[in-house]
Amino acid sequence: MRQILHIDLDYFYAQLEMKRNPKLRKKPVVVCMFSGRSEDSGAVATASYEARELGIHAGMPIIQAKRLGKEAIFLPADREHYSRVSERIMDILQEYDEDLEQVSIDEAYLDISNRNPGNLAKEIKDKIKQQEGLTCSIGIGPNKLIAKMASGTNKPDGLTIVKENEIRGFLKDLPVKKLFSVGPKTEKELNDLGVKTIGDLAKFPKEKLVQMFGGKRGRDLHNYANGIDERPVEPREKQQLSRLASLKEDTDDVDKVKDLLRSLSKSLYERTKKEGVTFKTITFHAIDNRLQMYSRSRTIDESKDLKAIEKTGEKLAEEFLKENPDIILRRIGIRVSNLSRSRKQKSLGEF
DNA sequence: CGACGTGTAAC
DNA sequence: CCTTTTACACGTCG
Repeated sequence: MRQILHIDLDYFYAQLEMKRNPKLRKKPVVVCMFSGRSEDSGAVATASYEARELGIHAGMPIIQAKRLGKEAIFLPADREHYSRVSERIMDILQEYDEDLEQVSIDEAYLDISNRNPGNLAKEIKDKIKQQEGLTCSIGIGPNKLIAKMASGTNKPDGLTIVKENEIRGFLKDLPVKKLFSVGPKTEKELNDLGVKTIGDLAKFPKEKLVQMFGGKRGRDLHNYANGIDERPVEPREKQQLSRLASLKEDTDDVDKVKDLLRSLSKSLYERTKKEGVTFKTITFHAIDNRLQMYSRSRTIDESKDLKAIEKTGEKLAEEFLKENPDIILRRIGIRVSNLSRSRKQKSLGEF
């Protein structure tokens, strides 16, 4: 029987800001991604629990958050700092399972089969507290799905263990939206079928789900609702790297688009160097003033050069704007994919 | 089958 | 009013 541990750093960005400035402790702290197009444009990245009590949540427009809580403290996200701390924490976790699966900057899975889950989880929490002064929430279960959902049930600073025979009861009465992989669209589709809880979904005919959502998705929904998840814990290879930003103002001017695209390309190139990857596919991304998304991509001979990103990106942008003269752009992005580890990457030690 | 474009989801 | 970054499924086309 597998034992999987999921760890989630609590309100990560806001907690780090409180650690950097202890005067912020116990205050409503809102870490923001300012887009730069106007004073308060942008979205909330993370809200402290005190800010959440004011109704402020991640993903919310900053302007709206300010209406809810004038008194809250709004800080710009310092992602470089957060990344550095995250790396140190992932290093700690790797000592417990070298095949750690990092899911995001503040989340990871460990396969802890054949160990004492409770003791191990407490040890990990203590170590992160002691070395970084941070709290986290941990969930443990027979698979990744249950571990992940368990870590979310008791926050912050939680520890939740769900045993095999408890899975059904754990899931049964939760709204479908709470099931991992069910977002707003799927929730709506399921609700329209009268499927409100995960228990309802578990009983729903599998063939109908497959018919509605497609083979893989239909099966996943059925299995997840029944607490079944065979996905292994495995280190993730980066599949793609990208940079996205808002234009200062909406535009269809090729030159304005190209200017921003150049700076995004440069930043993306630096990232490919740091990761030590080569790429074959370059994608230009566009989001128009009605928030409709588009992409144009091209596959080239394997490359690691800035020029390849810049030139291909510009061509794709030009073509896109020429084909769509009526579209007004709001945000653009550049992405590389089809990645390979480049031969001679500087080892971390040389850095 | 690979390349390309879109949609959904998670953080 | 609406950020950033990543993953992956699926349909289509040649």
